[in-house]
Amino acid sequence: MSRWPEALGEKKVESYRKGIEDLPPLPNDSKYGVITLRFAPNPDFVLHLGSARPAIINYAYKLKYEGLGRKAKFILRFEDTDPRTKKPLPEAYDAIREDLRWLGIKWDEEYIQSDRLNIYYGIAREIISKGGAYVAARDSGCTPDDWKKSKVTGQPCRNRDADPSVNLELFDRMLEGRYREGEAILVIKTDLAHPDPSVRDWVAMRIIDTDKYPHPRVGSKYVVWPTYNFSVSIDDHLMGITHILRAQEHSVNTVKQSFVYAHMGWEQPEAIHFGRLRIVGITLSKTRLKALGIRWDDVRLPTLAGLRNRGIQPEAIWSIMLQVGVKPTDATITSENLFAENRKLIEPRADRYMAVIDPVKVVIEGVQERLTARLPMHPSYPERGYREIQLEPVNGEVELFIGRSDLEKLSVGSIVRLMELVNIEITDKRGDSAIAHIHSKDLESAKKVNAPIIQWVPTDNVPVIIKRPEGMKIIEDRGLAEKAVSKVGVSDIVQFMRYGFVKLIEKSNEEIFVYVHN
RNA sequence: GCCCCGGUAGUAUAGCCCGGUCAAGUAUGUGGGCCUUUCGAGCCCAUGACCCGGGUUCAAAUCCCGGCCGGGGCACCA
Repeated sequence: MSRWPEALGEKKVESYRKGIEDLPPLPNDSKYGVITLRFAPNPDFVLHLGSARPAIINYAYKLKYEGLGRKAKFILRFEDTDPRTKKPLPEAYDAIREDLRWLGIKWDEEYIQSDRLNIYYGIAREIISKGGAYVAARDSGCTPDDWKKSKVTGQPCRNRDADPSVNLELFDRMLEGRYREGEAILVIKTDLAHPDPSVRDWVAMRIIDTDKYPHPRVGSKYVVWPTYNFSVSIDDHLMGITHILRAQEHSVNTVKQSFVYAHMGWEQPEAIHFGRLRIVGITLSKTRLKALGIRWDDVRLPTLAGLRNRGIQPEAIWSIMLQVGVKPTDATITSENLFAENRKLIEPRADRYMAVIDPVKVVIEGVQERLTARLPMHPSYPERGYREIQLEPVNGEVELFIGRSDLEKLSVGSIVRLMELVNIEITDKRGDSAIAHIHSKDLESAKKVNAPIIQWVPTDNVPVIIKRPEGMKIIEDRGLAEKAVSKVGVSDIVQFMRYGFVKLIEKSNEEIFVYVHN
């Protein structure tokens, strides 16, 4: 099989049905008519292994409940409310959608927060009217700086208990653009005695100078922007989210958000927090990945785009995520774990070919007749067919190539089997080549003398380059492959025997591959 | 400094809520064997863990307390 179709959601669901069914039930699941879940990325970068976890876990729960005959919904929401310090990347919206499709995730509804500012303004007014929020502004008798100081000591800021109409007016002034950055904020009333100072009266809206920091989607249209906790509280409610599965870094946010729900008389969704996912030796920090300054789909990166290019199958990522589950503890996985899952998927599909790295010549002397090798495309599936390689002796000699590392293990007198061809005995060895003669032909004779079996490449061959990511370096293995490799299509994954799985990325003078794993 | 969460084999996970069936299951890794014309796959065997100390109890991985260790959050990032 040279190509396989894009894995679709249904197929993935089928292969992971068991893992999805085994997910522990969500709290109070019987209380809700439609189990509603969401994935809410910030489009300031593409998805990576860390951000794929909430996407997959939330979607898996949708599938789990649908599988149970319940109604369930999955919502995609872009959280792009900070054009200043987490400026959205215009291309990231589509890139994230593509990442999700690649994972086989389908969303029932999509929202973009930068389209919803008027909704947040409306709710802000309601909360202010109910006395649940107030404005600290340059000219309100309590500047944002005063507010900050008083809150540390647990003291109320002067506006805190002013009449809602006063705060409504101040809020309107914010919207009218009367204040500059840092001059006014809308604050949610919480509990000034709360032991965690960050929970005490927190900022719901602030001014961002969008002339200076235009938003990629809405430009300079708005200057008053909601903070994360404010917009999330509102959206989760309005979108009918019943369960939120997110990383434990958000656990305090659940507490903070509870005050919005209390002020509005809304019921707060159930929140489940899982631990961090770490990969040995690989950073999952968006900031650090961006700082590398390389394309986000580079095969060295743990971005979904990078992994996709690297030849990792989406099902392997699903499998890892379902294995890790929703425990509150941190999970440290290795790339070996991911590769092991991926190997299960690609091993049956990858055709086998012979290639030698750093080729050295072997001259077989005294060959009387044509040598023929008949190689199966996949030893476990003979029905996929065979190919033949014929070697015609010239003046009683046949030349071919083997890998330098194999040659180094041989010395004069060594017997080695050339896979599917003949067994040879080394009669002379120089630095870069060897002379040999045919020792015997069949496999049994090779086994009798414990001859190693190695792959080889005839003089009629194709040059190959394999780019092997190692940490942040890419090592180029150069070599030769049997001619049949030229029939491999771009993005196909094959196995070079005794070397590893490789994915063809480019055909030019050489066939250029990326190393997937062994 | 303050607040929150957690600690089962190398790694990941099950069990912990509702204590006994757990001398702890599974996967991956590792070691060995079989098979195979790959150092891939498959099959078989082996290896290896309840953070520490107290308490409750006839009985604790499971409940309680303390310690230690790890992670996260911390105030106009999401």
